[in-house]
Amino acid sequence: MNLKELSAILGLSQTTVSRALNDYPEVNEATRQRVKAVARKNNYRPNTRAKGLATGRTLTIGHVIPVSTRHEIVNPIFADFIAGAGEIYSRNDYDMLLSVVADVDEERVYRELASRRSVDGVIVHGPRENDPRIALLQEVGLPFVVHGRAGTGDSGYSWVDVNNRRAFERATNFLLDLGHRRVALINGVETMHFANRRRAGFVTALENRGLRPDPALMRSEEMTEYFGFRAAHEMLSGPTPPSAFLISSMITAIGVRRAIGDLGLKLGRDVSAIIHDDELSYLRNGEEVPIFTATRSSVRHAGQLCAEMLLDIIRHPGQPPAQKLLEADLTVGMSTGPAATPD
Amino acid sequence: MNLKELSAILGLSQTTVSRALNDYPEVNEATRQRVKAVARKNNYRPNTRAKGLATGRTLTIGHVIPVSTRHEIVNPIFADFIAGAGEIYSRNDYDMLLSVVADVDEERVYRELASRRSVDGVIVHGPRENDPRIALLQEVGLPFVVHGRAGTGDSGYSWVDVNNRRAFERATNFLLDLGHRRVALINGVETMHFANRRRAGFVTALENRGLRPDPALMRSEEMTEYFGFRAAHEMLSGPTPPSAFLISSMITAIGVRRAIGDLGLKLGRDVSAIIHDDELSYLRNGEEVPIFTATRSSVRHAGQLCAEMLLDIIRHPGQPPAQKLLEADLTVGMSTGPAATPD
DNA sequence: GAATCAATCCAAAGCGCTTTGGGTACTGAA
DNA sequence: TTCAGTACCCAAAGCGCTTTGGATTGATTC
Repeated sequence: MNLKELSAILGLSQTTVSRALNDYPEVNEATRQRVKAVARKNNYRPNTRAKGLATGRTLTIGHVIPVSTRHEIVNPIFADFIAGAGEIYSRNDYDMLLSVVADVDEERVYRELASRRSVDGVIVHGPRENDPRIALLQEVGLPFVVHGRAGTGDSGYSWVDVNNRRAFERATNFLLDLGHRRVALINGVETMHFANRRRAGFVTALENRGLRPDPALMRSEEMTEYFGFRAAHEMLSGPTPPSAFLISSMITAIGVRRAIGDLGLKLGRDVSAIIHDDELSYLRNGEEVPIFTATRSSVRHAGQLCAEMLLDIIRHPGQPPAQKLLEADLTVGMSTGPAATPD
Repeated sequence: MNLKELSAILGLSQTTVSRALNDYPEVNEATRQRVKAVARKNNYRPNTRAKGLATGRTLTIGHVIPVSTRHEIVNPIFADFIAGAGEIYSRNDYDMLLSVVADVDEERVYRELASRRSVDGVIVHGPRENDPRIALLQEVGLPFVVHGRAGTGDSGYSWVDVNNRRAFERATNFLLDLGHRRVALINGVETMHFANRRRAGFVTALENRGLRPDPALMRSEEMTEYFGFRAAHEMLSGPTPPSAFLISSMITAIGVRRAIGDLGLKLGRDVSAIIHDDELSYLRNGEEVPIFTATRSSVRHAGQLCAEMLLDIIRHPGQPPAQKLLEADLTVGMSTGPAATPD
């Protein structure tokens, strides 16, 4: 069922039918109702591609999901982010085009999205330090919003980010206030800008108390469960183990907890831990009382904000870039307690 | 840069340029090379929508991701499945269109995908018992592959599934062989067909040994960490606790392990557990030695298989439906041991 | 030398929609 | 009665591509 057939049924021109369906004023209200009724009855829906060709807009947003080539890992926060963004898209009759791409191919894919005109805009995931994708997108003139920041020229493009630096500074201070002096940082890969900022917050807090960050207590890798396990196990088995951990993700923290348990220690008593909690839907941080003390910021909500911002940019071009910095809550759970041997 | 401009530059007709780029035989090899070189230099790429309109194919596959309305949960296996499928798509120059949709709206979305002709085919996720989507897709004539099965008329459509029944029967037998008699099942929602089959395998194994499944030891809910924690905590605190668990997912198992730890018990010694491991990239089941004894089947691989099957169906229509039943490995890890008090 | 054929290329139609630039009929005012 | 104005509708162009149905050329065959 296409427009031609539908207008034949109605005995009207394609023009009128199209205008009736798209709520243009130059069509009689009675005929509009009739058109809509018949369209519904015949289950008519305009062909996406034809509409896109004619209007120049695709009503589609692109997401490029990088998959680490070295470790073949899909970022676990991605599902919830997508869920948040997808909600906004369907509410606004937009579609989402997903490209799962080896991180080395990313640039090519962005270029293709632009030159093939298959999307009206894109969300940039996982920005790295000085991420080249930003200049690239500006060059090709494709509207975009970055989930996170790249660390330079951040006022020149639109983004939604968590105040990672402050969150980790506060979390570190919280541990220091409990008397912990040997605090370990189990961080994400620090070519990612967010991980960089988290470390900066951690280091700042230590230095403000006159403590020197110990390189042996700082690890940075892809945030898997096993990384958390291995890092914590090694540190805790070392000569001067940490009494507290600052951990960049819930998944990694699960590995840390496993290591603590395997060594016969108890989380929250023998060892403290604060995590960053993205509020993943399938990995809630407990129910009544949080399992982990955490800096908390919903990645799903971030997805919604990114999508809304991008749609706004697409609908009102020529505006200055928008930015949104979210503050993370610091919620106290059962994974922290006073240091065993205060100075 | 579009075809018209490109052919103007080349001094050729659009026909010839189009044919040169699409490797049609009726164009001189020398001109083909020249066309391709100039196209590359000018960064030309055909407009997706125009191409789709002209050919009638979209080179796009739809995925409809249901989000549970009641619990707002995104299935955690989805990211890895998508990664597997996406790999195949990009290798074949296909795009992936994602709709994140409240489960109650699913039918509408499938209908729209079909009538708006925005995809060449779809993957059906999370089939429920007698899932109505299958009849719907057959009715509207949209090619599809189901990840899983619906439990009836399974020979009438294409699917890729794990032999869940056998996997859970084998896992149960493994526990029974170790002397366990009170085995608990912590399952996914049993309106999902896969969960149903897993329970069937579990029950069959028990009954073959003359044991009666105890309803108090069978739980079925959305597979979150907290569900695992709560279920295990309650069962283990009860009057006749289980000595072993059969757990439908890694995430839930993490909750079970937390409950076991909180109760001062040790996994693999005091309590045994076998999980089903989807080999999620960010939640590997250990490295050298598996953390959990597990029935194992890569969901990422399933994603690849579904995508390949669907592309094949699209390219060779009229074939009988294809099916692929994957057998899960049973790998022994550190979470199982003999029952403490054999009969 | 004429006819046949393969190799190359092209003009134009068509995919299904939106939108431009009128047309027609009816109204009320002059 | 005429004219401008409005409300409503339509034919046709155009979005950027593929594909049909030739046209042209040069080589080959008889």
